[in-house]
Amino acid sequence: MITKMRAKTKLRKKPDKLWSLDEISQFLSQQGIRPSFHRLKVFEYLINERTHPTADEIYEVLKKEIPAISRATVYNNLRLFLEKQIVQLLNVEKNEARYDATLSWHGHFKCLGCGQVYDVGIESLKLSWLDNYQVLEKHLDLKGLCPSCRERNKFKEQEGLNG
Amino acid sequence: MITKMRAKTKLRKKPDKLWSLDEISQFLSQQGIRPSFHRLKVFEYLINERTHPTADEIYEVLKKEIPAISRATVYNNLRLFLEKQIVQLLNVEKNEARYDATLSWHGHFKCLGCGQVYDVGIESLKLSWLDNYQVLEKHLDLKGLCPSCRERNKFKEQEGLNG
DNA sequence: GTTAAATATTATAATGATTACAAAAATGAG
DNA sequence: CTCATTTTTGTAATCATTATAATATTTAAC
Repeated sequence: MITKMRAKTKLRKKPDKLWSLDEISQFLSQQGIRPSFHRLKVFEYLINERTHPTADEIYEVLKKEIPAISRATVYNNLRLFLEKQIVQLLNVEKNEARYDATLSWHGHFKCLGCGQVYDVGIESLKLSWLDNYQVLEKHLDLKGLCPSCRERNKFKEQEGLNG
Repeated sequence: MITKMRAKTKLRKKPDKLWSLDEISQFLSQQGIRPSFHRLKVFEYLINERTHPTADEIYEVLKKEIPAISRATVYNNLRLFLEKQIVQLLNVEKNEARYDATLSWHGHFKCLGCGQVYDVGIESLKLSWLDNYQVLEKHLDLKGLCPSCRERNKFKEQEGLNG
């Protein structure tokens, strides 16, 4: 039963194959970005983990492997990736900039219980008027509770229904 | 021709009737919020102007009429309105919290030229999976150029197409 | 491979929006 | 009116991010 649900709900899907540093290096070069080591590692984290991390999460993780890395380096490189438009910035939550290396059109769901950000597929979206407007960015951001956090909070949820 | 286009594109629609302070006072009381004077004025600005202002924009405007008002008061009351869920917070842009007293489901378009935020009607939205997720907030945020800023930038736009 | 020029990284200071705090003012109940 | 509660004020503190200047690394030319 649970297994079935899990199969239906595609959470945090990791890519089928992880990118090697060589592939990332090639990719960055193609985009006119010099593939320095720290830069490669920041992009590697984004593209292979796909957890929509904050700058600080990336910093904390990379610091374990590269103790000399500086927080500013992470910020600098994320800013560069945004300028070169190979990653997008998520403002799901105020004061919590997150980064996503997947650029195809999809939405995001942030669980207010566990803090995770999930990708959401968008089948269709129809807006009532936008003629003559030039749309350069689209963001669909949802917030709420994921199934497991919802389960954990069931009591409160039922309380809410009554009171 | 232009008139026709304007008629079709409903920008920044002001409400048909403006709310009086009395009506706002009643409304806040209904919501369990004591209608202090500064509080009324902050809500009045949100509900009658509907420009999705930042806290600072509200502060700057109200200061003209109420020189003694404090920036903290504006922030305090906006926070209260959010807690009581009579306004929503917009994170269209990082480090630019905006407030909206319209709670019905609609999107937002921020013009990167003039900075204005327009309401966007949503006719339909279909997500590919969200069973068992409890959605508490939905935000659709667009960015780009509004028709007049687009016109002003036409040269650059055409340059972009060629280069 | 050396050297010079350009770029990247580092550590730290600065910024800016927002929040916290404590004192003063305003409001409401009795 | 008087006391208790709430609101407002002004300022200090916070926190994520950016700016800065010095150092290190990389690249290209020779």
